Amino acid sequence: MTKPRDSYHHGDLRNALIDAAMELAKQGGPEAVVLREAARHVGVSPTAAYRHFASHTDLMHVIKDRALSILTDAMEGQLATLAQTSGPLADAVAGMRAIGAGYVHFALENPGVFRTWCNHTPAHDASETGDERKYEHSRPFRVLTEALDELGRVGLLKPERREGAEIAAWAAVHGLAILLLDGPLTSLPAEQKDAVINSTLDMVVGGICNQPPA
Amino acid sequence: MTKPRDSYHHGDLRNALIDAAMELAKQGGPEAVVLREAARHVGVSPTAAYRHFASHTDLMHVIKDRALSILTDAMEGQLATLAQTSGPLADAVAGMRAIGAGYVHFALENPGVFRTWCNHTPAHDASETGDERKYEHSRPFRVLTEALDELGRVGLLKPERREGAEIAAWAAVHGLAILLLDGPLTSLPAEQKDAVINSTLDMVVGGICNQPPA
DNA sequence: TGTACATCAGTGAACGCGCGTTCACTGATGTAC
DNA sequence: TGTACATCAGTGAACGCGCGTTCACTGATGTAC
Repeated sequence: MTKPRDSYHHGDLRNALIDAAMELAKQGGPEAVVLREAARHVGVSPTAAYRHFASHTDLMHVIKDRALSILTDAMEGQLATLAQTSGPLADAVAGMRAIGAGYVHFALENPGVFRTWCNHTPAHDASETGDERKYEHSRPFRVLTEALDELGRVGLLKPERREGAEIAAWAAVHGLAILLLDGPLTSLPAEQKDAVINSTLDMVVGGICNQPPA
Repeated sequence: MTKPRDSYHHGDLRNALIDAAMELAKQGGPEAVVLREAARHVGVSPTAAYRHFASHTDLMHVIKDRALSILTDAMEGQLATLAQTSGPLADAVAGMRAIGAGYVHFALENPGVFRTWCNHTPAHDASETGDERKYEHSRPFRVLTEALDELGRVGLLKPERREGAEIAAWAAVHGLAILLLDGPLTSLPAEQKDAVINSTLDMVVGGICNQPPA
């Protein structure tokens, strides 16, 4: 941190500030994203940040967007890892489980980023109705939708149970992440965490599909 | 607020401060629980609070405990409302659903209290291992355990699927509450929220029990 | 190619805010004799 | 029953903290001629 600059002008201060702020988010979650601290890390006066961001809120939006894309990358990566075909039914189920497990593991391994993403401050303008639209078009949501579509295609998810499946699945996995991260399950040993993740995914897959997975 | 006191001594300042702080929590969540503000509401100097609480953290603990008991009361109340027998199987399922729905509805109707309860600051001493023990003995957890035991008794929940069932169910319902409260589903109209709650409970019951409920 | 000048991207000091907390204090209460 | 005095429960002013943000500024950059 606080590396001396080569010149008076930084050259890429905006991105440097974003990087510094992301680092803060990684280590301390959204509350740690402090404009003055980011400037300090870059070795620049707090005022300088205002050449590149209208306000702290503005910076925060950028950081949250970035957190979201990191999360999505992780989930897609997790999904890409498998794709070994062991029959279309098993593959579809495995895909669904990989997404869920990827989500929870990401949260556990990157608590700061995860919290930064999902801490939707309830203060965000009441004028922003239609939020769920944006939600449906976000990348992690699409990943989930595709996995569910695949379950439908192979016949494990009947059309009449299709609606609301995204949200039910997301809720389970999201809630579990929070219970494990900030909640009363924080201090569970790792293997027990995995057990809990598995049994939750059993519930999700079993509750969404027509027949149990195996 | 700021009612003038009858005497120099308040008489029950501790409880008055707790009540004021609870009101702040109700209206603004945990961040709104500010010692100075509570004192202001009671009409007392900030210093006076230190006769009754060691610190802000100390007050906060009391408030969180109270939030928990309000939540549990609401859940138990919800559960007591039904209990109309329409066969043991249907009753067991209805009980389970009532608990889940009660939880989510409580969160939606009392966002401040709910957030105050579940905002486990990750800063709570790392020395506090064995948190999950306390968790298992908390009242809402017991309510859930009993509902699952009942599902087992009537034969809807096989013993080998019993373990981890509390956490999976809780995770789903907790995650849903958060998605609806702070997350991207905040601005969903009420009836769509109910639909989402129902389909999530379908998933939970279907995923935990051997056979679909109805 | 060199120079004048507008524009851009920083600096440094300061502001106001509200918080948790502490200090030396004073008014009220209750108990011993 | 009245009084002396310890104790208790408040007051009011102040501290330090770190934040987001603004001010008047200056050094660096780039463009027109």
